[in-house]
Amino acid sequence: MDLTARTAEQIGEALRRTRKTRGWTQSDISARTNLRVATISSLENGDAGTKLATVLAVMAALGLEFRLVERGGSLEIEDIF
Amino acid sequence: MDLTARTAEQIGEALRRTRKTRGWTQSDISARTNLRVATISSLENGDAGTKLATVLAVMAALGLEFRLVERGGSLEIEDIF
DNA sequence: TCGAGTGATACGCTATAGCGTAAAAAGTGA
DNA sequence: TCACTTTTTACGCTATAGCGTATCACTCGA
Repeated sequence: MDLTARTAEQIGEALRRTRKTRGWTQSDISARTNLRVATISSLENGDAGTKLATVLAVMAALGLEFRLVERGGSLEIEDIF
Repeated sequence: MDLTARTAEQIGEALRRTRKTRGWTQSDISARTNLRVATISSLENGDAGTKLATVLAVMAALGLEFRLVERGGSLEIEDIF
């Protein structure tokens, strides 16, 4: 399960997959974030117009955080030690 | 240089640090993204209202991508092999 | 000393996010 | 098939992002 994302579509897909993994519904996320189900839906469907605050709220609800890495950066040996 | 972020402030800081590392100005990013310097400034200063599209454009200009990871997930041994 | 580069901030404008509310559409299990 | 859950979409509304343009503070080298 690779959760690398460069686009809103990829972020949305990653969030949806993580949510499913947790066995949660959009309604569950809605309850934890005070965002509407419609907003969660929009985000998961890759709306790039979504506010950063919204993305971060859903991330927090899912227990996720961002890591900013070099593009195409498949685990370099220098990154380990 | 840890680029982990849970908040808009942390994302802004990570983007600014990366930009400085590249030796670029906000104007350089502006030219590469067609976003105004004011918008870049706002993002780097942690405005959570920033649109996802804006964040992604700056990320792309910096050659960065997101990785969505478990919170507090400090490099686990299973992640390496 | 001072002009150039950098970054922060402001004003008026248009486009749109997210809201409440609602309903339709799609998925799921008996 | 049918009822229930989940997700998507719509409408009217308010708040605000990002735009063009411009100004202002700060830093720094000539």
